[in-house]
Amino acid sequence: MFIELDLQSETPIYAQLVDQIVEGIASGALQPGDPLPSVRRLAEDLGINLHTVNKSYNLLKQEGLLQVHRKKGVIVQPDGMPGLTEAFEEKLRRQLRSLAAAAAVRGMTEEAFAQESRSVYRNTITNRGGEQR
Amino acid sequence: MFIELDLQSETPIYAQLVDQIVEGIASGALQPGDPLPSVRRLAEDLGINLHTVNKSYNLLKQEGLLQVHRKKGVIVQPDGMPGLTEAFEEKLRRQLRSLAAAAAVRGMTEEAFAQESRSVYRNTITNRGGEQR
Amino acid sequence: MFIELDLQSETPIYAQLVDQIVEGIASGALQPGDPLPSVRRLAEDLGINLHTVNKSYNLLKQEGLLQVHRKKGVIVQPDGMPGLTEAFEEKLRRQLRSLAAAAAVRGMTEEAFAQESRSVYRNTITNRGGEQR
Amino acid sequence: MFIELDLQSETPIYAQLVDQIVEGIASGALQPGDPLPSVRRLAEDLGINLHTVNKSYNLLKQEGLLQVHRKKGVIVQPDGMPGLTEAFEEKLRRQLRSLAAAAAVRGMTEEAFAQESRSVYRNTITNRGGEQR
DNA sequence: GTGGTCTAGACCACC
DNA sequence: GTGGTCTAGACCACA
Repeated sequence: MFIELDLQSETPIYAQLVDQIVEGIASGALQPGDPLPSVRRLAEDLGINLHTVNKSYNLLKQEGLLQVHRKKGVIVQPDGMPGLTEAFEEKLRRQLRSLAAAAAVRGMTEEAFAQESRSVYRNTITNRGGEQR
Repeated sequence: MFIELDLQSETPIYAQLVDQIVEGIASGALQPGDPLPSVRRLAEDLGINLHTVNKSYNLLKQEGLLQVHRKKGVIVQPDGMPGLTEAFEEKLRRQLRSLAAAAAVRGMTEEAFAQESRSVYRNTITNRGGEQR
Repeated sequence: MFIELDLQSETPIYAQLVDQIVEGIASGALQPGDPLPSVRRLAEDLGINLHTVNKSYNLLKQEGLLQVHRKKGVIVQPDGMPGLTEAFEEKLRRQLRSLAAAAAVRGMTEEAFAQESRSVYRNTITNRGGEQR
Repeated sequence: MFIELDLQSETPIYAQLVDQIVEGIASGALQPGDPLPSVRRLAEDLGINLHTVNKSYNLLKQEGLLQVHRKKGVIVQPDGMPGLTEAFEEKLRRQLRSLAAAAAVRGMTEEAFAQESRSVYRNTITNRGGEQR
């Protein structure tokens, strides 16, 4: 599991962390039940504050992607992932709408946009376990 | 051209404004050369701060989607929209990656994701002519 | 709106704050749409850290009892309260079970327990607007 | 006597244990004088730490619900349960207040709340004899 | 050692 | 001025 943060980015660090962990789960690099580093450990490894890591973990916990287990520490949700709620789909659509509009204005066709989405999805989910070609 | 702001959204007002204008251009509701309300006017109509509208207009001007003339006021870029720069594509991919991962984790298939993208694009760009005239 | 914290209590400050605000809403002392003090202001008034207040506000926000409004600041949910979800009822039952068992063991009858619940409910919700008799 | 622990609950394990034992006594599954498993034994059965069980037993002993003998081991208080002290009633009221407010805010009526309390009490205390013998 | 809580003090984006 | 974010450093309950 590789985490890269851009401390200069305008997207907050905790959000980047959330994204990367979600991508890790999506790609299969993080399997259900897998333990995550302790907040302190990860914070130190990444050179950021433990509260920042904590915030990310908590967000993912309340989204149902992580569990805080009394004995095992923080682990990837083992009891089945959240599922496609209406709320999530709405949020997804809202964000896609913004991206689609920006792309369309710059001349990207519907076909190209759909293709790009597909390709990004595939790349994200494909390198399960760390294969890389 | 219809603008709706959600004052309790997490996305800043200026960004919502930018999005809505971009969507207006993408959908054709706003045609190249079309005038936009003056900063003052729009701010009053929407009940928001002058600075906020100004910020949105300036961002769109920087991106090449609007022109700001001292005399004609603000108009939609008449001299051709900006193209698909590498920078834009990179930004697009980065955001799509985050969405794709979140969708994948919740069980959305590649096909469904691509289809959703296509459908959102179509809905965004399709409302041509229905809005204003 | 009167808030009293017990800094020595074992229940965390942020939780006490949450409780008191909920009670304020239940009693009608806080009406939908009413503004709450800014995090800094309330923190100073209560002599606690602004992060602690922030945490309470955020919890209440994600429960749907508060809104963070871009212009009005933090306000009591004006668009209708959350409603009785199954999750809430389950949580309620779980906590009642624990209380009921402790009460029963100490000899409190079913009637007394139900009566106590009713009476506490009434006292909580009754002094709407601050009447007090 | 059946004990179920939720290792990813927010309530600490020792507190869950205390609750379950109290409920066992309330329901009659555990009768005055009945023996409880030794600390070591229960810890092993539940797969938790010795200290945790110990803490629970000690709390219950302090509250007067258990007796700990060097020879007989741990037994349910045979010499009469503690009564309804003012301190207990105060604690009960404080917790009920919090629950009542949360319920009221979500639209639960006084009647429904009292009824829920009564019903939970009854269910808790009613399962007499069905558990163990 | 773990997460949870709290404090103090700082910067920033937004309005 | 507001809330949001981040840091640093501390204590505690839990296991």
